[in-house]
Amino acid sequence: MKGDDRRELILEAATEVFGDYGYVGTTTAVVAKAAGVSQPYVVRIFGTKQQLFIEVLRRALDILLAAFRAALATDNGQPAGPRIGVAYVDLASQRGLLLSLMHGFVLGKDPVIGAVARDGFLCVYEFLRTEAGFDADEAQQFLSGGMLINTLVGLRMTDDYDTDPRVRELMQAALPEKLDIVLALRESGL
Amino acid sequence: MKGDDRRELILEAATEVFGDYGYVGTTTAVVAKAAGVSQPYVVRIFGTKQQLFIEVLRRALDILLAAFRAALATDNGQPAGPRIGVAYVDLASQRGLLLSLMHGFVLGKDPVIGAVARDGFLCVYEFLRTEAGFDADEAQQFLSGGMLINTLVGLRMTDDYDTDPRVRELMQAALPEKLDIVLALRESGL
DNA sequence: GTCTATATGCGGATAGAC
DNA sequence: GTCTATCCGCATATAGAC
Repeated sequence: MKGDDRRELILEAATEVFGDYGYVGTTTAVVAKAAGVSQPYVVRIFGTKQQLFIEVLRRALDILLAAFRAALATDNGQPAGPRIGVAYVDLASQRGLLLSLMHGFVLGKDPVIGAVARDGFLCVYEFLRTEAGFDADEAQQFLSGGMLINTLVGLRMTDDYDTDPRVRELMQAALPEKLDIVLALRESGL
Repeated sequence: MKGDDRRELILEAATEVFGDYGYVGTTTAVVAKAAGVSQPYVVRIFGTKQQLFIEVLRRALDILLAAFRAALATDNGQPAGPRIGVAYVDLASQRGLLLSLMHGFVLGKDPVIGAVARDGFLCVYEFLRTEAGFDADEAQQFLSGGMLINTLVGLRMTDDYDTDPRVRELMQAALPEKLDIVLALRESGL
């Protein structure tokens, strides 16, 4: 297999693992096993675990913004806000993607990772304000809802959807009209 | 010094350190140094690092709910929503408290920590719905705003408040009328 | 391009003294 | 109640073969 293909394969595997265990909690050995390669090879390609995580964050952001731009371009009858909102919830089907970002967001203290995470977050904000045409308050509300969704995904709240009425109520309020997608996650092994 | 005093001292120190470096990224040695005791002593008192983190989470939640109840009881002219909201932002002055919770929220995958974190989050939701009298949608909006604030704190966005106009705009939208408090954090060493 | 073998450092936990 | 000394396992990274 060519280098670039392996690289992308490892990035996908790493996104899942980092999402599950966080930056520090993830070992390059587990990433390697998930990608079907040897541990030293992961290090060989990305240099360090830190660099691998940074590339995971950058890739996640690229995918996120690409999905937003696609949703923005697809003009059905809906206004821009709901269209992008639905696109965001759709991304929850790649759990690791949102969770890896979230793990980055709580590491602002780290000089290297923190800088990347801040930059990524602000890129999204800038997209909302300029490309999507949100005003400051709309952007804030959109991001707020997004952070709640991320938190609920991080908490694995979907596990308790059936058994806990509070969970059901909260998720119905937090996920306007896209609940089914998130619930589908449970089926596919969460 | 008596055992219980030392215990609380260590919990305070641990709250700060866990907030900065997360659960896995925190070492008992750093907690010990921050509390001014020896590393084995920390383990001795709490049994394991995991148990220590769980007690940090529980304590953080207790403080959070106590602050909310106090704000609810203090009847100035304001309605309940803004009163509790201000109480929440006030808690940001204890950065580690909100951040430790946030680090717990992204570890839902962990069988032990995840269960504690879910339970804690739902306790807050239940408080909002029953004691504070929020309806489902109000509770969702309150929690959304809270998660955005936590994320901005985790990202250390306050560092860029002066230099980046996007940060200023976003924080002004996210922090209705309590911006000054959060900014005061920067002074005190963030 | 990909592996095996391994050096090295660090962190949680234990033993046991005072 | 609190410490010092230390064991043991694990994770990143390197060396080097194929």
